[in-house]
Amino acid sequence: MNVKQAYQDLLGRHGRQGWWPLLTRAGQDGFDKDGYHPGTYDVIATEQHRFEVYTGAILTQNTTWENAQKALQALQQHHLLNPSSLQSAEDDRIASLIEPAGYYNQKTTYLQAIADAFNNETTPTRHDLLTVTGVGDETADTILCYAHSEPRIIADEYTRRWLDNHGVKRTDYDDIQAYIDQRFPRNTEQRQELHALIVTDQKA
DNA sequence: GCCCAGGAGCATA
DNA sequence: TATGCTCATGGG
Repeated sequence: MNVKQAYQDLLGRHGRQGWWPLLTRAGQDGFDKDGYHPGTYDVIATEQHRFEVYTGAILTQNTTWENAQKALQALQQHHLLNPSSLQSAEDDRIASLIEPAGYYNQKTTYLQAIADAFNNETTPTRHDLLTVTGVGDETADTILCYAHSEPRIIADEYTRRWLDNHGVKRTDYDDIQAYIDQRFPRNTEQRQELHALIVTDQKA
């Protein structure tokens, strides 16, 4: 499979997606009302924005972004969208705020774990992230790619389906990731776009 | 009523 | 190592 060509095809049909969406930047220069930045390439540089990616990555697990966004907005409105406030907040309070995203008790535990582990001064290794409760392969790669601008391939279910549609049969996460990694430029901007385009395309 | 959505942890064998 | 079960709301 010609992965680069398939990527160009997706880009031509859907246009730039501008992930990761940041609600704390929605409406600002280059960001639309939902926080996407399709016209510009954004490198996360502040603690607030980086932690919002971490939080969003947990909240969107097995849920639509629309519902995860409701939970994010609730946390933001109650000034809990930062590590220290989240750590000191009561479980029940967090759970009730993120309720629209589903699995709210589990995700409360996950958010507290990620808040404990979060350190804006250093980029964690993939192994470090995987030791945090609630962070699996996909969430770890999502965080490294979007919050820390590392050129990582995210090999989720949509990606597996995308390869399958192109005749490439892979089921194991690491196999899917390796297949694309060997055939696509090691470029963060393009790898962020690739994942966004695959998700957009599979939903269309 | 059913199934899926921008998954992961844990128990069991 | 590999399945199976659990977590839970919201929309089609």
